[in-house]
Amino acid sequence: MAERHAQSAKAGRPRDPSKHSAIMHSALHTFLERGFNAATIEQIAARAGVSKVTIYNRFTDKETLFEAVIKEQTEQIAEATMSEAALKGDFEAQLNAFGHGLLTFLFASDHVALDRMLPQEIAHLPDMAHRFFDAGPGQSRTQLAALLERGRAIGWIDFDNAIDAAEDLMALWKGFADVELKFGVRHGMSGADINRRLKRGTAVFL
Amino acid sequence: MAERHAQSAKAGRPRDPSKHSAIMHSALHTFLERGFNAATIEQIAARAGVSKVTIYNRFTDKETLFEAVIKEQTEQIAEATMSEAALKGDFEAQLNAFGHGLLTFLFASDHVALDRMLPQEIAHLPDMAHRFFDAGPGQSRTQLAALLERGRAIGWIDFDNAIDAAEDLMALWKGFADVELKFGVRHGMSGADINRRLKRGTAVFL
DNA sequence: ATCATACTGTACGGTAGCGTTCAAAATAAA
DNA sequence: TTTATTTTGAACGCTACCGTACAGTATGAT
Repeated sequence: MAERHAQSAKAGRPRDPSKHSAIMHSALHTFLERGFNAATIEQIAARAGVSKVTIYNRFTDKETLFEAVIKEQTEQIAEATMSEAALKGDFEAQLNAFGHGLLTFLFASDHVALDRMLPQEIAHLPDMAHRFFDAGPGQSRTQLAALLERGRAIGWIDFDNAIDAAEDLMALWKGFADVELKFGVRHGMSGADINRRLKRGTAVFL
Repeated sequence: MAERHAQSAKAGRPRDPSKHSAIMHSALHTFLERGFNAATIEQIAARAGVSKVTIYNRFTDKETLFEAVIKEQTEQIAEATMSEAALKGDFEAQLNAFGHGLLTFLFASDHVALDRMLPQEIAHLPDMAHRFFDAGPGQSRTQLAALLERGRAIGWIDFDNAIDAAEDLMALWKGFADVELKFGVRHGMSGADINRRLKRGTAVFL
């Protein structure tokens, strides 16, 4: 048997790794803009600066590509909410930090588009829907509930059920803004807008 | 000039009015289930018990049909929220009645499906999006704000801004349930569930 | 009875888009 | 340099579906 490198380097021209990310990025935004059906493989290929055949080389299917894109987003959401763990200062500061991170993420135009497109397109894929919910809204809820629980331990607040409390607070933070963004009645939230919503939400909650 | 009835009765076989509603109903549910692109005219025709040609006789286009369906829904939403005006009893009872009507409507499976499909499909039709928002969420907000204003006049509650207060209360009432329904993590809300959400929301709000 | 229109079923043309094939060029390892 | 593999562009078959045409039948007004 011939000696081989650890990462079995096959002979022949190697794949260009940059094309993978180009395809994923292009596919994500094309799907976000047009939805699954209206988005065409040729559009995605053109936007990625790649040949259509290259896409079919790496993904068996349009649907497989779509699922890969969603899976990637699911993982990135999980990471994004994780990063809120960097919490310092007193409890109110922690709460505000968490809320600020959450709203900034939720109100970003990419996420708004995702939230507009995804539910419709994966209605027939219950597994993906569950996984996405768990990684996204579900995880946020769990994390916020844990944070609030710590607040209760200190005596800052009181409530019956941490999960319910987390839902209430998230709902207050979001308010109507998510609906307005989803329907395009509003086109973005400034930093000031976010801070206003945060303050109001927290105040009403306490 | 020949005498004529008030409603100019044209000669020839008259249109069967029942077919119009059959088409609209079938189209609504097919669009809700499949989305605009995946829904086919033949499916809609079959479901309505009607020939494909009959549909093209009355609607120039697939898109025209879609817009007619959405327009009808927009009008029905406006009416539905109006009917909450039948308010009796003390203020808390009125608030609960309003909230109950609202949540029952929002959590109905048809409305959940509409809220899943519509934002994606009309993202490129800003006019329709605005009209739908105004007739739906916007109108609910306005009505609830008016109701809360009356509550303030009585001295039941106090707040700076009635619109903001209405948003807060609606957000608390909905909580996470709308998200769960939209992603199919939950499949319906019982009357008891609705009452629980209502009580909690109102309590936290006060 | 006649006429005008509605409705149906089938068939059709046209188009868009998926996924494949093929030959040629590019790229790196052996 | 040879060899294995990727990438590309163009062409292709295939299917699905839109919207139309047509011929025949149903239905009601005159």
